[in-house]
Amino acid sequence: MSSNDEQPRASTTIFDVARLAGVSHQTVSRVLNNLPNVRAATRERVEQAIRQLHYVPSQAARALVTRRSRTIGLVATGLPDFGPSSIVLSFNRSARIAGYAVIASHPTDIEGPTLRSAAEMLIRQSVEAIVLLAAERGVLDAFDDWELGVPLVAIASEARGRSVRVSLDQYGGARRAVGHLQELGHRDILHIAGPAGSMDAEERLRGWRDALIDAGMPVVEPLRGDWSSDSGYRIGQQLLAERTPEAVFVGNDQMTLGFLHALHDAGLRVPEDVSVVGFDDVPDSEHFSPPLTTVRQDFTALGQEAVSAVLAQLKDEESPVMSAMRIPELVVRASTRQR
Amino acid sequence: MSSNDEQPRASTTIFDVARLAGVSHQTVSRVLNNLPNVRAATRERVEQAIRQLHYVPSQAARALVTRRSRTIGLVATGLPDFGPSSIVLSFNRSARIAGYAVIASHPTDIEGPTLRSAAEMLIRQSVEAIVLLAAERGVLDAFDDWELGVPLVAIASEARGRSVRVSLDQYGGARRAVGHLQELGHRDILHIAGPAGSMDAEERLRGWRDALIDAGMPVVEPLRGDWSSDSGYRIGQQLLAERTPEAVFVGNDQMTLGFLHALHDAGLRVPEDVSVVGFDDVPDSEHFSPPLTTVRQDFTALGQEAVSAVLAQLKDEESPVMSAMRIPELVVRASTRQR
DNA sequence: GTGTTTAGAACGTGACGACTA
DNA sequence: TTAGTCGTCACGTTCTAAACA
Repeated sequence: MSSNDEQPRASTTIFDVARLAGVSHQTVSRVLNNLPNVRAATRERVEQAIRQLHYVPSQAARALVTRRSRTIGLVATGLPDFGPSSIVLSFNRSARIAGYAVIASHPTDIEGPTLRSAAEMLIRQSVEAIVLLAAERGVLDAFDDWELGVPLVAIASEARGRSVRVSLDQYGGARRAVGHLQELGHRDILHIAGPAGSMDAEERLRGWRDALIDAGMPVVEPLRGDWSSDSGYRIGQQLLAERTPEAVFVGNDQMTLGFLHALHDAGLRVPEDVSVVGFDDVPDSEHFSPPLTTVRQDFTALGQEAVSAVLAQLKDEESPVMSAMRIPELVVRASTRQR
Repeated sequence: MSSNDEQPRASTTIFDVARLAGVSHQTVSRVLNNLPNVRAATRERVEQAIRQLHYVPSQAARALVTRRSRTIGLVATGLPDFGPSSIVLSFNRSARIAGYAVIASHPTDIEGPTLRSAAEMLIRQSVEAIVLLAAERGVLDAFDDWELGVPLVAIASEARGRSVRVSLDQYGGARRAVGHLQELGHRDILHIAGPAGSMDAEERLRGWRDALIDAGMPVVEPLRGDWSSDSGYRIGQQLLAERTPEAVFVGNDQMTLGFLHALHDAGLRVPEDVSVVGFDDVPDSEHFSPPLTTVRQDFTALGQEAVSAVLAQLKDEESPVMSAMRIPELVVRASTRQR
């Protein structure tokens, strides 16, 4: 009755540990939090008792008194696509290393009320900060005139609203992609862009356009997809029914896959007839037919930077609103060729 | 000084609301929890005060007294691949609908200590249950002799350990894929399987093998990949250097992409020379060349079932250890053809 | 004095029994 | 009686100040 009394139901408290170690609960607390002024022998006795009882401090009680939940909220859209999923993964791991747990909320649409309700749920869970991973510019606007009570960090490609922002250099990446096509001698470079509301899409489009303008090349209206391989296919069908471009810079790898499919259907060879560059470098792009020349985004670094931004906000209110953006790297494979 | 005193820093408590509404804090509590025995007029006054003060109940205090954190822990590996990401997404949404927040932990490897440390972090956050999304059978074993103190639900394709299990019928899906090839008249059906430790891989392999045996076809040793398109490509190169099979059932769509790449390199046409079936139906598989015949997994339903299993466990200890498994559907596209 | 330890007071909620009309 | 309220206590921790070697 005394030694077999393992009671996983009724959680053991700091007082149980204290009693077993023969000290006060306060001393146990000092040991738990690695505070000084505890004799080595005492510390050892307490730690022994903790192990013996399988004691786990109550996060709830701790959060109540310290007003710190050790939790960060993440509102993320775009899953289960590779990019957003990778960012969420990296964010989670980085947060964990920093001692924070992540509560994620994945709204089903990007309407204002839906987003707010997602954020409110996180606030109710008393997260210490909220991170917004949402590609559409309207998303940031929805949070613009709303006092959350906690720091807000946005993973976004455009500077909008008041929140701290973290991002990769979509514009620079696009310029690298188009620059590569220009170096190969292409002068007729089309762009299949992502949806109009997407900040990433707009930045990549801007990079494409500026690259053409700087080189004195004519700029035509870009085509618009929705990131899906399906839209890339449909746009390809329509485009190729009219004419065959020299080269195409596609807004992401998924649309590129569909576009390659359309090229194949039309009997056109890549890169002999058309050069194609994608964006993202998803793992599969190496085995598209042909293997895709594309732009690699460092999603892992982005997730880490988002956590860093949160920690900076949590430490002191005044922190840089934006860190230097990484420029994605060009990965040259077999879908582009000298003209 | 009286009406402008918005203080988002020092959170407003239930007592502030009570004072403003002219009632006791206990009445506010009843309103918050939708308990009866509150006069309509009183309820309205309280709700008015709540809105006016932007009051949000402290989850920490609530969790402390009720011993319920309204939080579920999720240990998930396999991200950022499409399948796991989809399951995590669906799980999160279903949990939210049920009133639970999800804290996810994504361990960097599947070693026992790493997994335990991930689960311990969730326990420290006082989650009410833990869900394990891990494809390798060793993962379940790591939790087998460990009393967590909270219910454990595994999303896994094999019945292992004591935990409640939820899954899709990998075996049945594989039989459908192979059955399709058999109906087309193929008798030489190879299998490129996933890694040996993967429960999904083993179940699909078992389905392939049984389908061959039941039809009286010879069974040869399956080839082994690691789910990546790269491994599909390498295995394809090696295989095709030796011989050209009639038909191949590949363990997942990513490996299939690489395998198609190898077939293309070898100058073989699909489906004219070789019929190919994949598994998963990732969104891109519709635009592989050729569009892929594959098996569609309902990850959304799986995520929902996992949440249901958790809720059942939380309600009463005795609940069915396993629900009926859904059999994935065959999606016929252009990579298979009558012999 | 100085390093160690202790007792008591918060933190913000929900459960319970007692009080009121 | 009974529907509607209210006051007190407990939850498990950290913080503060005081007491001890």
